[in-house]
Amino acid sequence: MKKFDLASADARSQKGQFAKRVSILEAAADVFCREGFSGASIDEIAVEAGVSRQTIYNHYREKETLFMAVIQDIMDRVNGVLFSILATFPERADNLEEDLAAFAVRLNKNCNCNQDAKFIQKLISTEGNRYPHLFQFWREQGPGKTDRALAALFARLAHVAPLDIDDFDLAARQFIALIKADLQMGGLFGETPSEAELEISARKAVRTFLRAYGRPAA
Amino acid sequence: MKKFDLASADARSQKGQFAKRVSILEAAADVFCREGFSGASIDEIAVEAGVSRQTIYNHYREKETLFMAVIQDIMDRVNGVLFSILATFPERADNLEEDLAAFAVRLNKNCNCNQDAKFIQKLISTEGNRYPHLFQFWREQGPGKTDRALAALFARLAHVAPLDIDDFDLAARQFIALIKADLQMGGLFGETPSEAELEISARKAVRTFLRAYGRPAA
DNA sequence: GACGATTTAGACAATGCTGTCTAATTTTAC
DNA sequence: GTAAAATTAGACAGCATTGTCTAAATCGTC
Repeated sequence: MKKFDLASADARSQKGQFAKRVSILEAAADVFCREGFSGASIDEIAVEAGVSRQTIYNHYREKETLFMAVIQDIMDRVNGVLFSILATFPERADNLEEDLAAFAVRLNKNCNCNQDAKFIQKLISTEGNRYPHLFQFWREQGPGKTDRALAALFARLAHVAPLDIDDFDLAARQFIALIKADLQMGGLFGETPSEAELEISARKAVRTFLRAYGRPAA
Repeated sequence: MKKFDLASADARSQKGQFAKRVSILEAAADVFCREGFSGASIDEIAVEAGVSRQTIYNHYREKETLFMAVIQDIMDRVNGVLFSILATFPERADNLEEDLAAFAVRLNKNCNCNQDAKFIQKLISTEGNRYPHLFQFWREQGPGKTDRALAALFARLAHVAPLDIDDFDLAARQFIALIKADLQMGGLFGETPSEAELEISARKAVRTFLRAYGRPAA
């Protein structure tokens, strides 16, 4: 309801075909995510985008083309955000626990509670088998890259901080697993945790992580 | 292809309507999981079950009834297995690391790599929004109960083992998160890890868990 | 071997969706 | 203001699906 009003307002108020492409992509993401590929109807997307059905067929030749465009679009955005977050990984050891917890909050907020991230996760899990190459692409660009990049960051951090890590890849995977521990269940559907919950959860995760990998040294 | 042969062989060889009900439920789970609710066609299910379409309509009045029956059926099985696994949680401290790792392997194998478990997870994520009460039910009976039960088991274990746990619920959630750390990605679609991979992964998880929560004592 | 219940194959109407087409209308650019 | 490009509403064929119905075939049981 609300989404529809906003989207159609967008399409009508803004000018040019670019605005319509955006509006269509947003509406399509919404409907595909809600109904799955086969459940989503072009008409529904058209209404939600505030656009005529023919316009959709003009921009994206067929349903499958539109679907691919949606995935590509969301994936690009998610990846952009992801790497901007990774760039904020702590480099000093002064406030290790606090810095790591803040980093964990950023990661969770932007890569798990994010609308885009939830979309991509659901779409991958729903339609991943139908489009193996798409799935493969996401896998390499998303979790694959994150884990490796995070491992490298931990390796760098270990030079200046009292960390006793022998397998950095493992530590990175476990770090991610720990900070997602509390959000796993709620994340499967709509629930979005509050800022406070995110912080508490991150702090607990980091505390456990440091108990496992931190050296008592100073 | 293979599934079809097996299922129809079942339906034809075995006797009575009970066998057909089972055959239909299995085929329906398969197709619903592969295609989603709207993508799945009754005809496809009928063929895969080796049964006529009318028979399905005789047993389950309509598509939605069948869908509910599938969920209910799988959920019952998964829950049964789950609690039988929980009953094997270690009670002694002799071989803590090995026992916990073996327990983790059992849990992962039966509750994550399991066909049923994968089905239920995908179906919940795909159709959870369409059937909120179903989703709620799964949430309470599944992860909700597991976490609490596991917390109680850790509490009991802490009496006899050198464990320094102050929040048992948290420890339980983190234990589960850690033992799933390596399987997260592959689990989203078809990949099933080998026995050896499961063991290595579990061992690493338990090792980290004990580094965080184990006392050097004993 | 026969009777009652179940199952089957197939036809069937109703519905909804995709993707195309057209003719009218609006927007954009100059 | 005008001409070209984009958008719209609507009709349309083709197709798949759901759920019903019927008459024949098969099965379980006595």
